[in-house]
Amino acid sequence: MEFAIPLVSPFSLDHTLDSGQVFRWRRTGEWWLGVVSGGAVKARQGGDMLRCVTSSDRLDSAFFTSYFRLDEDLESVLGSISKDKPITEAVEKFYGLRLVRQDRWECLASFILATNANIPRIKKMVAEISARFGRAFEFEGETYYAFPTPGDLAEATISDLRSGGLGYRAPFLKSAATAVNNGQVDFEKVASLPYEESRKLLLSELFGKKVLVGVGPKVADCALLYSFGKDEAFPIDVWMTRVISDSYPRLLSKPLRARLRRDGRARLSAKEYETVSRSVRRHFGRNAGYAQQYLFMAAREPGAGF
DNA sequence: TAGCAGGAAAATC
DNA sequence: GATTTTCCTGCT
Repeated sequence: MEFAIPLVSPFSLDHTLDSGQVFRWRRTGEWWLGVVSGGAVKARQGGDMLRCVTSSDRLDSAFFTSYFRLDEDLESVLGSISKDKPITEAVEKFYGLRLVRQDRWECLASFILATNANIPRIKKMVAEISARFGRAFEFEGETYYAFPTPGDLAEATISDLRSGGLGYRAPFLKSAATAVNNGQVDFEKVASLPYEESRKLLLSELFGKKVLVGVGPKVADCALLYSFGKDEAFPIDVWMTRVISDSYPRLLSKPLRARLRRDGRARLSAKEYETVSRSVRRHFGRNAGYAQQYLFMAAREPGAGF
């Protein structure tokens, strides 16, 4: 179907789809082409309208209003995080960038694959498992593949997944798919809890044994921010570690600050991650996740100095 | 070409 | 309990 959504609150389709949150969108000329919720969509922004052509009546205006969170007041969110110069500059530069409300399983699975990989590589892995294990469908004469369901991947063998270029991530993905498929992981329950507890649940810290192998602090924060609506989640990868070290050294303990200065590629231990996370969330407040996304964009800008 | 980039788990101190 | 090593592949 074809429709246009009037944009009443600031929005930048380019910044939003280019910010490393989503892995199934690509730019083709003036259009962005995406596979979302088992269907395909072509989208382009013109002035204050978002034009869409989709493969299914299910992917309608209401769907994308929710997907891009267009009914939320971005200006007030950005006002709430603009506490200092670095974030204010990032917000000006990437104005209109929004957090996307993704499918929970696709998001969790994608970020399990994202460990030790950059964005092009993550996109490649996600495309590969979709083509191999996802449902095929046609749109405008081309074949597309839905993201595989937990059931699809629970049935796949680890060696099939490995040969899709996933490497050591293959068993993690299969075990997560199995756990979700079995109902061992209750997404509704995760969504209903406040941030701190929802995180503990994903990390299996509320029970004895680890359910989601391959899901550590960073992956959990990505899933919570991008698909569970936990806007205070603040995923910290190596890029964010560099931004914090560079622009927010006072949020770090003295020894950690010194270590990060010595080694620009140092990684945080689990304990340090928790400490830094608390510190940045206290600084940016309930919309810290938006701050993270804007600072991530700024860090990845050519010329950011990293 | 060898070396680098990049989170979580396992191994080891 | 904290630090180090291993797990992979694409890119340069």
